[in-house]
Amino acid sequence: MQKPSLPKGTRDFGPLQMARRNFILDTIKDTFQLFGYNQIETPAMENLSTLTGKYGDEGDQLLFKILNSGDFLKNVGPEDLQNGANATLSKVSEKGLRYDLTVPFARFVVMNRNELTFPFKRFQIQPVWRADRPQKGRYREFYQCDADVVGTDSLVCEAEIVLMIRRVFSKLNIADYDIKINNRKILTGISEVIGEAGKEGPLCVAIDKLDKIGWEKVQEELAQRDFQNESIQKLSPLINFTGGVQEKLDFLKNFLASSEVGLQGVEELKDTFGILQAMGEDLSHVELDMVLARGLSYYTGAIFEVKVNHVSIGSVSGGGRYDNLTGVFGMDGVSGVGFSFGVDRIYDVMEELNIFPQSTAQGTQVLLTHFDQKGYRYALSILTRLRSAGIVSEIYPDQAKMKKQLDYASKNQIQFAAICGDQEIESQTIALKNLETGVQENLGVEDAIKTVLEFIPQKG
RNA sequence: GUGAUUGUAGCUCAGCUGGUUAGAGCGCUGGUUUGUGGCACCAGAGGUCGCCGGUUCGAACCCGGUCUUUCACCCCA
Repeated sequence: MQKPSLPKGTRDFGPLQMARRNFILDTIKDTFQLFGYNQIETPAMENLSTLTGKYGDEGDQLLFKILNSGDFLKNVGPEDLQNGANATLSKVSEKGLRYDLTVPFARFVVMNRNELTFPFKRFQIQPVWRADRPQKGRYREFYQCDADVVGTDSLVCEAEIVLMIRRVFSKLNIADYDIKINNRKILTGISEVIGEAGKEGPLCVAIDKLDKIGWEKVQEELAQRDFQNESIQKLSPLINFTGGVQEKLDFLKNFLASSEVGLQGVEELKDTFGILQAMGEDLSHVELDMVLARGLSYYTGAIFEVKVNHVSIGSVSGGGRYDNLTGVFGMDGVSGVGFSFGVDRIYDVMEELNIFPQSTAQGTQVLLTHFDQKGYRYALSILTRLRSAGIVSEIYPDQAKMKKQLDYASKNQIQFAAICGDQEIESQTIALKNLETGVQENLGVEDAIKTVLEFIPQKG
């Protein structure tokens, strides 16, 4: 006999966890639907050629590859093995597990371009897999909840992303969080005005760490990446600037005055905020983070990231606009914007904050219990009537002592026990016992149903 | 991929510088109570000390490897 175990970085979800996860998942799904997104699903596995090269070298490393079926070594010769893992890989594996939902979505759009009506709004809630080392808030299998719009560059989409995030967090009762927003064009502009045009990539990587390692270290890293000291110093007014959204916009207008792209980014942000105002919305929780970069290189416009404050979990949601997502699959000119909720991280955040609602579990309301075979038969006849009345009910399936049956009810947080014995059969009643209060009364089945149904709304 | 860290009963953890039959709390099973849960009391079951190897008269404890856990880096939700 072997001890069973799970692959590294994967987890089981028990009933309580699932109730809580569904609470989060349902909230997100409900929100996506309210904003007009349609659900799709794609396969867990994709052709490796669809996945590789989309996430950079690092990303390729983190892809789970699936060994070919049958004799996966049949195409491999000794010379392949000598050429190393990479040379051999393509001969033993042609499929992989999806790494995110965005690339499969791009593939989906390209393959279905003739069927889809653009702009196309889709959401997708499915697990993804990454072969990196698990740590806090990081798993090898986790869910993403993506919503994307493709085929429009309207900034309404950006504004609505803010609204969806706020709706979800409000429903989940998460109050202290920031929606950090920036624009890739602003970052490009910054690289231009400090005299390091074209080096926005390294700039982003370094500047993104500002929160974590501080301005001093960022300067060191920039210097290492061949940024002129003079250029680095030009960043400091930006780093040191403090103010609200409006002040920051004004500052950027000034700071980026010589960069056409940069100013365009500022305009886009301004317009996005303008749309929110036109919808009668405010900018609560919105923070313009002028140095927010995010890793993914395909973002070209707005960038989002959501951080819950005072918890040890990293960002719980992120996204942005990409001008040419489908280009790699041969379909140019499709602009899109999307974002994703990380359910597993939101779960961790809510657990850390201890803000899950008490009764997320909507379990059995009535357990039918019985003393003997006769009572059991009687209970069976009542079970159907309870269920017809819409009451979640079950019968204790075995002959067992009443103690054990009631214990089962208590442990499963079942509100009522309906006890069936000789006396009850005699009087055609059941002994309905409220297990929370201990109050018990003999009622006809119809009266018992009424009592239970009256009780349910109170529970909420 | 780099550097640390963890593993003892179902769960949370004790277990001294290596030395008899490895302990506790909670949980579980049964009983006190053969028509009534929670509370109390009593009794009981349950461990190849992650796995493999080494050192030793002797290893839960020391050493090596491996897997796992957690954490940081890289990167990311």
